[in-house]
Amino acid sequence: MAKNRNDDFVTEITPKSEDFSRWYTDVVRKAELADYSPVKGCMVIRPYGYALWENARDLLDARIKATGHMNAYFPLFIPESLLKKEAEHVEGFAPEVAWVTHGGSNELEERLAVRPTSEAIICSMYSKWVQSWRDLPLLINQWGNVVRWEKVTRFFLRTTEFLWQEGHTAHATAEEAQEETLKMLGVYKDFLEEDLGIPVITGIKTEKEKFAGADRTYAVEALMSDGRALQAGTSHNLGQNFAKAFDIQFEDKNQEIQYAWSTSWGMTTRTIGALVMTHGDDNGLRLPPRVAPYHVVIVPIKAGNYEEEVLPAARELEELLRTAGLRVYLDDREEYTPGWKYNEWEMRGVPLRAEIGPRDVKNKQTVLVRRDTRDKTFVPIDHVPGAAATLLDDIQTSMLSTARDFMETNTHPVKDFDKFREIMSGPRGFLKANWCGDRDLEVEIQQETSATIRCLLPDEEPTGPCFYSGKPAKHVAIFAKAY
RNA sequence: CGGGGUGUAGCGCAGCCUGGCAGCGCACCUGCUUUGGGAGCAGGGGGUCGGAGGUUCAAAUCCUCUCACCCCGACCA
Repeated sequence: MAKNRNDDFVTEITPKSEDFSRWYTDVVRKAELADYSPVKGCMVIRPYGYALWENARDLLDARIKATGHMNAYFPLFIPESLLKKEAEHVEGFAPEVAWVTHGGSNELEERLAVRPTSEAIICSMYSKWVQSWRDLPLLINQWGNVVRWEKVTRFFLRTTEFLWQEGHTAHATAEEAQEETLKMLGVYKDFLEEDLGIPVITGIKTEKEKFAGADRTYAVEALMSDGRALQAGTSHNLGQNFAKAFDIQFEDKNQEIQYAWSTSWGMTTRTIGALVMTHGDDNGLRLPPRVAPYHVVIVPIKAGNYEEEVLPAARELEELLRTAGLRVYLDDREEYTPGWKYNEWEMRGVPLRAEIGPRDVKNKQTVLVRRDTRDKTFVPIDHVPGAAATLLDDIQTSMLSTARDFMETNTHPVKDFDKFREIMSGPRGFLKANWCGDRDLEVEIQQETSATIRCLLPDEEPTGPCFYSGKPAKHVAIFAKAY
């Protein structure tokens, strides 16, 4: 009977297997992460979704600061002349830039771009701030919003305006810039895996896929549960391209004038989408404890001496958990039954639920239920903070390992194109193959299978010929259909 | 930007073909009984049918234009 009722509930969210896109949209809306807005292509991030973003943001911010960076804030608007200084850069972004042409009713002498990214305005400032080798490295990060006029949008994954952080650094040597680029790639990997429970592959982008204006682009690529890849963060070594375009010069220790070497790296609200698609199931969200808006939701059972005993005990439990440093929500709404609340909070992904009713009050215990496995444990009240912390740690690590198992079983070594096509038209996933490096063939494969090279693995040597051309392979590549 | 689809109550939809009282489920409000896996009964409120124009005695329904959103491509984080 209970099972049937639960099945009824599930019909509110389209099952993942039936229609993944719809499942995703249903979860985002039902869990109140975001809603459509009156502005085309722009979404409203609702409080629950924003709390999730804030937690993720704070954890990443701490990692960025721990590696020596400071936050700053640069303007939203970029004069057209500045944006045009780096040729490849402007060409890459031109199709999706929003322009401000009027101030009030007066037409502006020079159009202002609403930043699609801030290299231009930040580098123009760096040229003022950098004079000497002593001014380097310059390690600055910015949290903000950017606008890219996208034709097709989807909650979190692609919206016209999105939130992100963008780091911009300048260095005295190519080696330092490269070290920085890889260091931040590592920061992203650690953040995604340890804090969000999203396992990733790191690698370098091909010429075709790299950032407009970069020498080299590195990326962290995650595998969503529908077998499509999602780029969850990028780190660019910009070489001296922007330094030359924006005149960032300094006098080195040998009294010679040099152009600086710069990097930029970014991570966006898109990671929230990755979180949903990596961990969610047919009952809704599953949130890793480190970023969950609530670690524990307490559901008091209205029965027996509810007002006199159960509710006060629930409040004490709330206080106990809060004092232990956990994010707690006591759901004492009287208009919903316990069963309704169980389903509601499971749908919203709260990692741990504490049930407390007359029986528990009598036995001085509570029932802790995990969202990920639905396992129940009876825990004496005094032991609850410790037990909850242990369970939350376990949920965090087991979510990562479940996701990692999925990624590994869906990473397919491929030796020939027939196999490649077969997997791409079936379960998809990451396809790992020897690659000759020919850009035209990369386009050809994309046209035929819609798979692109997500990244090349710099640490792996190809052990045979290119799977597609049969020519000698230069790289090991990861192919996938990307978001 | 190309192909396909959908706009009717907060959400999900029926009604449209064949023009004639704007409906259903959930949600919401009031009351009572309930509450350990989405409670029951009774009563109630909420709509310029995406928008504009046209045909008609009469338009959610037919015609024209338009806007928005969704899905699949191409492009991107």
